[in-house]
Amino acid sequence: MLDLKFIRENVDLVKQAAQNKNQTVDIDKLIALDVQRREIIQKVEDLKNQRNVASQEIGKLKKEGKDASAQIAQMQKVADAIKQLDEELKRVENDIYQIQIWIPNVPHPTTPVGKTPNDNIEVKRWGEIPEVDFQPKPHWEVAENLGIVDFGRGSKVAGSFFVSYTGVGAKLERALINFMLDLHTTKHGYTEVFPPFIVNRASMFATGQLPKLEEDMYLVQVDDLFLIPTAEVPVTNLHRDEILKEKDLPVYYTAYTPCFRREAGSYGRDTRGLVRIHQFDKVEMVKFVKPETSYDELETLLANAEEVLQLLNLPYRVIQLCTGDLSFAAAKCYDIEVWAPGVQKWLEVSSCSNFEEFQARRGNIRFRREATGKAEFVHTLNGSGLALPRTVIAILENYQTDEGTVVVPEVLREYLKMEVIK
RNA sequence: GGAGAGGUGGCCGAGUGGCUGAAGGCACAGGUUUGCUAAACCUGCGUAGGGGUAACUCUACCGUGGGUUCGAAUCCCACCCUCUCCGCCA
Repeated sequence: MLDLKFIRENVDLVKQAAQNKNQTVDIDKLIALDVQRREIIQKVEDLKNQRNVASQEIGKLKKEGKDASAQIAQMQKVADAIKQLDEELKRVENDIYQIQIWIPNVPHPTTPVGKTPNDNIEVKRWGEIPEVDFQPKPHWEVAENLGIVDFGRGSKVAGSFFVSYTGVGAKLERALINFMLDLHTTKHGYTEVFPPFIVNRASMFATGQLPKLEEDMYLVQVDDLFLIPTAEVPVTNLHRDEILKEKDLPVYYTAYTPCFRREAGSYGRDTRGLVRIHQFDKVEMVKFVKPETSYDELETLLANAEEVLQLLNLPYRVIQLCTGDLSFAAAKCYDIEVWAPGVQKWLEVSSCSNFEEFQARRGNIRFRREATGKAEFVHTLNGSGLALPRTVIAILENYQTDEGTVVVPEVLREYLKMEVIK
């Protein structure tokens, strides 16, 4: 959420930002409402002042045993006027709020302006695409042949785009989770958390999934709770409505959670295999930092995520998203895409974003700066480290042999207790 | 799910209709004193919004939302959350 005062003072910037993010927002209407709002405030506060003064007098008169009925009658009228103006003010403020919550965050100046993913910029490439003398199979063939992912029974039990991992498949999932969590906790200094997988509306609003993405979320209607689409939601909300100590910053968390996404509107895309499924596992990293450090923190966050792929020795590239591809709440974002030779595609396995104070304002997450004694909003960041299914895809497709077996990446061998999946 | 208790500033905690934006304490900041550490004393210290070049001033905020009243932290209603006991249960 953007500050109303900031919007008022940066109308053109906010308009341009929304346009660059392909969002239509009526900023002019917001500004007009804000003028109206301030007019009402002046009127009603003046009346309230009159009321306060008179009320005090009435109290004094009554205490002295004198008659105050004339003043009371007078104040009844004022009270009515106040009530009307208060209602009007509430309406206007609500109208403002309804516009305000749909205004996206302003992209950072280093974010390239663009409309579609075609305008994203590749900033880095790492690793060698393995040269093999056979035709790499898509992962679903590799997986089904090895009996480690059960697509059919996933559908039977839950529905299409749900899968069940079996045997070594299940174990591989668990191995990857442990490998990633161990890396981030022991080497990168993150604290592991295991948060709720179901959250309330306030949490979904703070991180920016609501109101825009409600259609993409699983809602438990009886309790009006949502299944989390990413650990970002519960972990960022850990500190909602809190004032953190400056000396405790930066705070780094990492969490494994399943993620639930309805993927409404993406039917027909990625219909086979593990590329797009309704429930998937992910290890997430979340940071709460001081504003002046947040862009450096974004770079180390990215590096932490990249390291997972480097250790797995999987070829990847880093993409900087253009304004049009940037999410609602983000100011700057890097995607990491791993190469999948079976499907011949770069697959997004991580998204590392700086939200600046956008989420912090919505969630009221602050810290007290010692030099001034004032509470300020923190900057929040998060990045996947990594999303599991596409990592599994990359392993199956990059490490497959022409006999249909899959060599286990070196760093996973101690977790899986095997060198080849066959 | 049933019964009870409770939700007040960064934290603890007083406060049952007007003199309470809120005592007191802790924490924090500045100062005085002290050979250092410690202690003592004095002063300051909430957030948001409006108006004003400014000094300043006004308004709102005691879980959330309504209501009663000239006036609500305080009374009434609904909801949320926490704790205790009972029930149920991995």
